Amino acid sequence: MPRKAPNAHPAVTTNVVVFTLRDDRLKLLLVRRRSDPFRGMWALPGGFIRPDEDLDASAMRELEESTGVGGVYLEQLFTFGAPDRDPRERVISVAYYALVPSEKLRLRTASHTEAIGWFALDELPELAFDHGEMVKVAHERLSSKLAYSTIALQFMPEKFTLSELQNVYELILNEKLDKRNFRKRVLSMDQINQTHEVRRNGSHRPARLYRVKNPGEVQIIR
Amino acid sequence: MPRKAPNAHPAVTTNVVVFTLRDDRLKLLLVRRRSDPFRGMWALPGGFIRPDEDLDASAMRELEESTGVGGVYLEQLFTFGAPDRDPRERVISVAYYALVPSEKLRLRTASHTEAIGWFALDELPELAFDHGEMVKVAHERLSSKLAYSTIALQFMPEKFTLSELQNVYELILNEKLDKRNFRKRVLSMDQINQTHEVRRNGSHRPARLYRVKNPGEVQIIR
DNA sequence: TTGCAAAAGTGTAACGATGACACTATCTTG
DNA sequence: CAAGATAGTGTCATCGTTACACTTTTGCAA
Repeated sequence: MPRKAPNAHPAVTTNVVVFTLRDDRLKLLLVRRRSDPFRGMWALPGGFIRPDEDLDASAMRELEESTGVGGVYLEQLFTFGAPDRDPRERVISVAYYALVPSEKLRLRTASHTEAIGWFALDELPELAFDHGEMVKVAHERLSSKLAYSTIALQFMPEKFTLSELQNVYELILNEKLDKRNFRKRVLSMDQINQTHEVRRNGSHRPARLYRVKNPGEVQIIR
Repeated sequence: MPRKAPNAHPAVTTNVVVFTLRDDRLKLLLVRRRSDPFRGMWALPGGFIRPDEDLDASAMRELEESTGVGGVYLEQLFTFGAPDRDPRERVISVAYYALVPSEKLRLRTASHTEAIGWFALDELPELAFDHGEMVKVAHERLSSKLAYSTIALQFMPEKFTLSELQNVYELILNEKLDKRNFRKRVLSMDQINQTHEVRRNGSHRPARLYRVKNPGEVQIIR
């Protein structure tokens, strides 16, 4: 373990708040700490940046190591650097947040180790370090970006119904939206295309499927 | 000078994009580098964080050391960490931006050393490192915050006219605004008070003076 | 003293965006 | 074929935004 020298460089880590939608809940990924400090507590995935690794690359690597998922939306959030946020030594942490479509997950997650889990945002355990603060900032950023960008589309699978998309908005904002107004709004963004397919899903009228026009791109609107 | 060891911690610095308004221009503070790399080039003020110093405190200290001004608006902007952004060693830089009312400056600035200067945003020299990118991001953030916060008030002296305030918006956004609509808008924010004083300023009608209701606070509006 | 220049200050109408609101269509199942 | 369940659709009122022009007050010079 590194010692704390008077003028040593601080350690630098990245942490990632990984959001996904599962079981009709907005959830995020936590890992259980195997060592002190905070041994046994839940924390955000993360770790030291490597010598020749960009910050974004470091966050993406942490994400892939914990979820097995790559190529998803990732954005720098805020850098946390209170001198005592890690009791061992000075650690500066660059926090990111990521949005993962639930379909991408089914494969791995909780497979290579049990010390990992998905938690509903409103039922989080107490988190190690200042990770609770990171989660709060991430959720605020995500909520406010819904209003002026197409970021919600990052959660969608290749084909989806408008009801499913509305559900995504409702879960993140934690409020019900008007169906007609919602449809007007997302269609006027001009970022999704109707397909010719429908989805049959129970004993009722089938729903039209849509597709994202520019997957991977988040447009600023308004 | 520190050597680059394979798994050493990176250096961490803060840099500050210091904005002010002078001579009817949006300007920012640059310092001339005294040593390599980029010796002789202009750069943003900044330096290493100290072992027991919060990130905000470090940025504020850099700001005070370069301008002699304290207690102004300061906000974390973005963290830059490309592996090769400093040719000597790995350096992670947490960028901030600050807004300084021009009146606060008159005292110092360019007094304790000549290697410092105010440059109009649209006439910047080429900057060292990736500081040009930091400036770009800072200006974008500032411009967009004008639309949904009271941040512009941070530039104002204790008493000011509405025309002066409008001028601040116009300089930052780099476009002319409608006088009547502008006044309706800033008055509806309910963040400035009319005083009983006026300012006489040439051979024309004197202007009413206003005062910020909550100096030091930036409100999110809309 | 008067009138000219120069900035301060003021209101209204058109337009577009947003929000509230209810019924019909289509499918499955019993 | 009736009942239940979700998909899908349009209009009107309200509010905020934008465009737009003239009067007021002062200092200065003729």
